Amino acid sequence: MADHQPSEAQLEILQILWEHEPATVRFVHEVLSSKKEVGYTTILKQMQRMKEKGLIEAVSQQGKSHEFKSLVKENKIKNKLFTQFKENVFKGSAMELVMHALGDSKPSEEELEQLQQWLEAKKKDSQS
Amino acid sequence: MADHQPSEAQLEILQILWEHEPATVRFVHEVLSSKKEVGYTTILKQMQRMKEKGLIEAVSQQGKSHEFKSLVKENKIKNKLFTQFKENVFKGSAMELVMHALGDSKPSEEELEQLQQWLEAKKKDSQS
DNA sequence: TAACATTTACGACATTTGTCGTAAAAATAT
DNA sequence: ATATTTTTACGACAAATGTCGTAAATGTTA
Repeated sequence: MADHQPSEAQLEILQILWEHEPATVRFVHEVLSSKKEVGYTTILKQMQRMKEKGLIEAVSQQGKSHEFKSLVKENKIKNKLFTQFKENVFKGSAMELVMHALGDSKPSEEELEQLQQWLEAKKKDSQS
Repeated sequence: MADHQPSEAQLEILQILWEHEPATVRFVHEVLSSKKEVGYTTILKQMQRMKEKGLIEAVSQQGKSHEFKSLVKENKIKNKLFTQFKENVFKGSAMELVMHALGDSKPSEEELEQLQQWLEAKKKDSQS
């Protein structure tokens, strides 16, 4: 199946697709251009490679430029990347990573609440 | 300064150095060999590249094989990698990442406690 | 339909990476 | 002092990446 992974540049493109699907090369290029200088054909090429990898698919209609949509689930990809990162950098310890993450985060009330709730749930869990 | 970053294979080597510094190529190779098949010269080459990048330094002594020690702080590197990962994959949202991480972690009592404490502190913070 | 514009397909190129092989240099053992 | 073993230095290679340029294909417009 999706045995291929997106490179960094490809992930950027995927993120755009996940939000506005399907999208043309032009659209993706425009979005990215607002963040950094990058040629149109660079994006095009990248998207062609993504197609080869099976990350995205072209949904063409006659007389129109190709539109692409992702073939991989945002969650799935992020999970995979997350797991790998956790392994590579934190020797597999999610908690170590979490503590690291919390270090420089500025959580909102809402997020704190969310965390609190998660914690409560976990505590109950471990008691039973 | 340390404008170079370790690749994945290089990070593996760094992790070993961070735990047993200084270490010879042979030592590093032995440690890694227990995890996967990899040639001695592969590690050697990698470590030479790391030296070029300024990630490690050779501390040689006459009549002995080179010993290497890292020139970069574990925390600094991890922070950098973490920040990048956060940007690339979670659009900069540490909390999103945290919630993701918590999703598949099995925290110990101790860790839960640690988290709880962090939370308390934060709550107090946001009240003032 | 002819000219212009946009899209697409390809190829190219420099870097980085992971991986070795080989040979030279150095250290050790006999 | 030699033969043997280890270490080190280099070079090589394929694959992946980020980046474009150019040209061919397709569409659009006057």
